[in-house]
Amino acid sequence: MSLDHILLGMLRTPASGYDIKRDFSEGARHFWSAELSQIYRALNRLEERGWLKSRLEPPAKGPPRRVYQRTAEGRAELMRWLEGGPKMGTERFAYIAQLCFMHEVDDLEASSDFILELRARLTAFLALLQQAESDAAGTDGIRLETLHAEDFHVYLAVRMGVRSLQAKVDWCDEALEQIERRRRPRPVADKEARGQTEAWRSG
Amino acid sequence: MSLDHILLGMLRTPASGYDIKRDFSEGARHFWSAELSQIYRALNRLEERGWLKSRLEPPAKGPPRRVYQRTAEGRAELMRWLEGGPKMGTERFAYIAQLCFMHEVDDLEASSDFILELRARLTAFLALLQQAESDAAGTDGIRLETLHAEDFHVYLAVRMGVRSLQAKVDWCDEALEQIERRRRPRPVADKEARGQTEAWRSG
DNA sequence: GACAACTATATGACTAGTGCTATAGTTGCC
DNA sequence: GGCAACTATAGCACTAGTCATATAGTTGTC
Repeated sequence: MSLDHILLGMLRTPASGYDIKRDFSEGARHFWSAELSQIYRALNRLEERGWLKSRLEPPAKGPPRRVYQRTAEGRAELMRWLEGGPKMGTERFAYIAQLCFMHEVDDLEASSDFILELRARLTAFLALLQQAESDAAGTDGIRLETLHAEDFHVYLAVRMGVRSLQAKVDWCDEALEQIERRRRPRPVADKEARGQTEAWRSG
Repeated sequence: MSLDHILLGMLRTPASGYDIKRDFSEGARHFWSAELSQIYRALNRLEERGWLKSRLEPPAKGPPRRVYQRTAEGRAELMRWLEGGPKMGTERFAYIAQLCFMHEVDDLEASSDFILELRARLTAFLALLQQAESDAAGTDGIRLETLHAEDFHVYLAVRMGVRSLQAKVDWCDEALEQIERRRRPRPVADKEARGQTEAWRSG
C-alpha cells in the first residue's frame, strides 16, 4: 500500500501521527493526503509488522505524544518499494468528467464559468507550490548543484507539481479562448470578406 | 459520488455495464476508471434510486444484455452535480512520493533510472491521448468552431490530458538534465574560467 | 466436439480512505 | 474560572474501489 510506504519514507526521523498529518496538509499536499484516523491505524499496523518502533515522548508542552520511527526492516521494505519502479495507479479527475458532460447544459457560458472557477482554484494552489519551489531551491538564481541530495529530490518533486499545474492553468486559458471563438457571432466568412473588399476598391 | 454521476452523464444514450467498462478502458481512461464489479453495483443502486431505468435487450449476438438509460430525475441529478462547480478531490501520485525518498538510495543513478522508466510510461500514454486528440479535432488544421457541442467538450477534455501529460514528460527531461549536472564532475568554476581566458588573451 | 476467446452479469471478501465522535491535556484570553 | 483554540490519540460506521471467482451464452477454430 502506498500510504504505508510513504510513512516509512517520512519516518526516517521520529514523528507523531499529528506531525504526519501536518506534513500531508502542507508540504506533501500536492501528491498525497490522509486523514488522522487513517494515519493512526497505519502507524499501529506498521508497528505490529515490525517496520516501525515507537516511544512515548515526555510532553514538554501539550498532551503526551507517541513518536514513531522506522526500523531497519522498515527501511528495507521502503527500499523494496522504491526498487519496484514508478507506481502509477489510476488517476481520477472528476472535473474533467464534468467538463465532458457540460455540453448538455446547452449554454457555453456554463462551460466558461466552470473553467474560470477551475482556473481560480488551480492558480491558488500553484501559488503555494511556487512558494515551496523557491523555498526549496533558493530564491536567487537556482544553484541546484549545491543542494543536499534530500533537498534536491524534494525540489524535483515540487517542480513536477508546478509544471503540471501550470500546464493545467495554460489549458484553462486556451479553452476559454476557444469557447469565446465559438460564442462570438461568426466573423464574415473569408470569401465574402474578400469579395466585399474588392467591391469597395473597385467602387 | 463521482462514479454515480459519471454514469448518469454517460447514460444519456443506453448502454450496458460491459459497454461502460469498455469506455473506461478506452476513451475515458485519462480521467476515470472503474472495475466491472463496481459498475454493476452502481447501476443497480442508481436504478433503485430512480435515476436509471433498464431493459433486457434481445441478444442478437452473445448473451442477454441489460441496457441502462437515465431518467428525467437522473438527468436532474446530473445537472445538480455540474452546477456544484469543479469537484477537485485529493489527487494522489505515489511516484512523486517515491521520488522524494530516492535520495536515500544514495546513488543518483537510481533516480535517473526511475525517471527514465516514468518517462517511458508517460510517453506511451501521451501517444494514445494524442491519437484521441486528432480523432476528436480532425487531423487537418483544427476547425473547432465546426464541431458539435459534445465533440467540442470531449476535445477540450482530451486536450487537458495531453497538456498535463506533456508537462510531465517535459519535467522528466528537465529533471534528467539536472541530475546529469549533479553527477558530472563539476566544470571549472566561472571565475577561474574567466581568469584563464584573460590570461590566454593577454599572453 | 473440444477448447479458447469473447461477451455479459453478479457476488463475496477484501483494501483504502472519509467523516464523525469521544477523550483529554495545554495555552491564552477575557 | 470559564471558554475557545490547539495538540494529541483513537474507535466506529460508512463509502469507494479492487480482486477473485462463479455462471453462462456465442463465436471461431483445430
